Amino acid sequence: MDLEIIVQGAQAESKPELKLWLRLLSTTKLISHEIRRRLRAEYGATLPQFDLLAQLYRERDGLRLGELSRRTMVTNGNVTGLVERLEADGLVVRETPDGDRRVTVAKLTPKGEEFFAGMAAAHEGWLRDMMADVSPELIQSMLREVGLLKISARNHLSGAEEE
Amino acid sequence: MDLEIIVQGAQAESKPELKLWLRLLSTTKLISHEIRRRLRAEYGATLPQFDLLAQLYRERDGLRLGELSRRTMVTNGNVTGLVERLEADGLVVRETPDGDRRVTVAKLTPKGEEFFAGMAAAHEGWLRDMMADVSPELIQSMLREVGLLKISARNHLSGAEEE
DNA sequence: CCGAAATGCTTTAAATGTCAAAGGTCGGCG
DNA sequence: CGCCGACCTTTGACATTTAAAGCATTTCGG
Repeated sequence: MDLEIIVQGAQAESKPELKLWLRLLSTTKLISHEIRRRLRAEYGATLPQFDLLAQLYRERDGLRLGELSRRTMVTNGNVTGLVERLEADGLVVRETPDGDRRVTVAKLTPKGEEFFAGMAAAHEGWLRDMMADVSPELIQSMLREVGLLKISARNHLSGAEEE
Repeated sequence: MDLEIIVQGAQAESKPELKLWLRLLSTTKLISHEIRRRLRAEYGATLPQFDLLAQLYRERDGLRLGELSRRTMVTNGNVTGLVERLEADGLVVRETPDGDRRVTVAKLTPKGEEFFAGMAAAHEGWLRDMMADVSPELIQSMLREVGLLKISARNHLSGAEEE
C-alpha cells in the first residue's frame, strides 16, 4: 500500500535522512498523481504543460526557451516539444527577436491566458482541499523547514553549482 | 533560477497551500535530479530501476508484478518493461509459481543483490550529504509533519480510495 | 575580417509513463 | 462437466522524459 512503510522495515530505526526522503517522495508523488489526473480529466492538460503556462502567465512579455527550461526544471529538448504542442493548441506563440536569431521567445496568447486562469483557480482549490486537514501553523512550519532543506540540498550538489 | 520564487511574485502573500506545494515540488525535483544523475554516472542505473530493486531487496522471496506496481506507484504495463530490462541485465528473474499460473513473481538474483547493495549504500550517503545542513531535530519535525500532510492528501483524493 | 569557442535551440535514441484492450488462468455455480 | 466472471499480466498506441549529439548563430581573439 505504501512505499515507505515497506521500504523501511527491519533497519528502520536509523537513517532518518533516508526515511524523510522516502516520505517526501511518496507524498509528492501522491499529490502529483492527483493533480495530473484532474488536469487531464477536466482540462485535457498535462502537469508539465500547466507548469510551463504558469511561468508564461507571470511574464507577459514571454520567456526564452532556455529560461523556461531552467524555471520549470525541464530539459531543453523537452521544452521544445512542450511549446510545440501548446502552440498547436493556440495557447502559446513563438517569436524570434530581431537582435539574436538563435533565440526563441514563447508567450501566451489571449486564449492561453484565459485557459490558464481557469486551470490555476481550480488547481489552487485542489491543493487547499488536499491540505484541508493540516493546520495553517503546520503549513507555515513546513514551508520554512522545507526551505531550509532545499538550501542544504542545493549547497551539496555534485555538479558545479555556485550561487 | 528558482521556480517558486518566480511563480509567486505579485500575489505571493496569500495562498500558503500553493506556496508549500511549489516548494515541496521544487525541492523534490532538485534532489531527484541529483540522485538520478549520480545513479546514472556511477552505476548506469535509472531511478525507477533503483526503486524497483529496492522493493525486491526487502522481499527476498520476490514480489508479484501487481504488488510491485502498487509499491512503486508505477502502472502495470510499465512494470512489465522495467522488469524485462532488469532481467536482461541479469539482476532479476521472473518465475511463475506452481499454484497460480496467472502470476509472475520477480526476485533478485545474487548479482542483483550485490549490485543493489552497493547502490543503496551510496544512495544513503548522497542523502545524508544533501541534508547535512539540516539539524536532526528539523528532520524529525519534517518527518512528522509531512506524514500528516500525506494523510490529509490521501483522505481527499477524488478517486474512490477508502482505507 | 577569420576561425574557434560559446550560446541557443532542435533532433535523436532509449527509457519511462499512461491508458485501454486483449490474453490466459482460476474459482465457483448451475 | 462447463461456463461465466474475476483476477493478473502483457500488449499496443502514444505522450513525456532525459542525455547527448547536431545545427545554426553569435561572440571574441588574433
